Amino acid sequence: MIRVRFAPSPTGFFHIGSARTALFNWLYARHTGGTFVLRIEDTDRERNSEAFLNVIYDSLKWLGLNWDEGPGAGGDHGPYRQSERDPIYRDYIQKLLDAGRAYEKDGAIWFKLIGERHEIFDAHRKKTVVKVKTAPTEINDLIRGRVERVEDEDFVIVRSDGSPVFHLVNVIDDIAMKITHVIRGEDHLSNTSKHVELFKAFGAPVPHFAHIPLILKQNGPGKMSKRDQGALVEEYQRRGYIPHALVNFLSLLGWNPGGDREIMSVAEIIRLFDLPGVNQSNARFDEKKLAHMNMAYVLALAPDDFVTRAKAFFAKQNTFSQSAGAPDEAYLRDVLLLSQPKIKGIEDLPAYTAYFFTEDYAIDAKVREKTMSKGAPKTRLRELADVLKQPSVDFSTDLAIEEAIKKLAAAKGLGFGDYQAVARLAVSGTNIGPNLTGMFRVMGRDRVLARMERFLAA
RNA sequence: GCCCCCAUCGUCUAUCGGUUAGGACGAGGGAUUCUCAUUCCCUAAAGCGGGGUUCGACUCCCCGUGGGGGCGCCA
Repeated sequence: MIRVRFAPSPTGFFHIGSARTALFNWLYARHTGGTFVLRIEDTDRERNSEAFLNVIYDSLKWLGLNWDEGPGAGGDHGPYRQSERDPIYRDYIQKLLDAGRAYEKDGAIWFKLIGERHEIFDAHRKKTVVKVKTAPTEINDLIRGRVERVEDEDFVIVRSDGSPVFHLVNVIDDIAMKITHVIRGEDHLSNTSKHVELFKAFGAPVPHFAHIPLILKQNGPGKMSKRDQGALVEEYQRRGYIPHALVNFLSLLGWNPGGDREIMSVAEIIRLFDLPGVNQSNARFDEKKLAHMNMAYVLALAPDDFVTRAKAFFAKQNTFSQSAGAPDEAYLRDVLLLSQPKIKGIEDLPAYTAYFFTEDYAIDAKVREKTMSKGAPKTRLRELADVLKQPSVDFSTDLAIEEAIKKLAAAKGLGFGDYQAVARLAVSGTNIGPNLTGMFRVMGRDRVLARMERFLAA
């Protein structure tokens, strides 16, 4: 039975790199029918915060990465917060002490390597250190292959203030929680030799390791960090991204299903995901590609789903708080569905639809200049308003409106386009928007005519 | 400084010794369309360098170079 874990520490915002590590663990668990454990590594009392912890829970849930064991989910290997596992650590530390594999020095407890010892001056760190002659530690990594590294210095496992360090608790918990596969970022690869030595010292089986490549910042050198542009998961949540788009994008950063497929359902990703498909080289984060995927998902959303998400976004943004108040539900729905095929993301919606909800919309000066400079736009608008005024023009379907305009254009020896631009400018103040006829239908005859008359009078 | 990992278009990647080196994002051009988008078509764009191994290397090996990571009483 495969057991994997995601072990974040709540010392900062939840970023893309952590999310991808969580995702790969989750995918592997789901692919193999294994168990996904969430463990909170909150041993750093100074930097931990409950607020950051909630961000982690929130982001994981938003991404749909549900955990089978962990805080809020229960499980037989708890507690799942390291701050609550101290008695367990004490037991394990005592085992090491009893076995002669740990000793006290300067008030701290050190892990003892086996081998011949001698002192040497380390010029780089500018201090004298004790080196231990040891055999190389062998790591069989599912992604890197066989990696050898020499661990040649004893290291601290319990600080002088009594708190155990990361390397120790990480290994103890993996043993106690019966973790079979450790899937984590490559930044841990060099530390893995410490962990392997600890597993051996405890007489525990060494889990399989899979060190996944890192995500590099999109501009400049180095790996992505919390401070980088677009690095935070909550930012995409706030901007109304479709979580599935982020999952899809992240899954393809450092993994490929073979072949050319890119847009995949979660079920399909789970079915195809496996460790041998994970790349060995670091990947650069590309916001543009993510945005493109998000657009594809927005376009594909079922109408009800789209409306629900859009409304939630509007509510969070307080879009209607300053204006005349919340619009009519049915009207809002019509506006949203009219806009869905045209936008690149939910976040574009408020600006894209603003003129639907206020009579106080601005007329874009540049567009006005361009539109009013050719032909006889005011005459055209006058003609159009006079036609739309007639009750015989059915305003309930796009087609009827379109036919009325086309009929007018034909009678004048003109085309639809000769009326479109000026009508759009008058009614929306811009040259960007949904289909004109759909716009008219949704706004309704009275509002459309009123706007046209106001524009003609100005 | 020492140790570890990595190396195909600008970016994400396919290729598991023999291909016109393919796809996607982005870029440029075009078509469709009532604007703007979408969609569709086209174009430009890559095997880091040097040695080997082999009939034949992007692919295997070595050395450089470059990039990344680690070397805390942080995680």
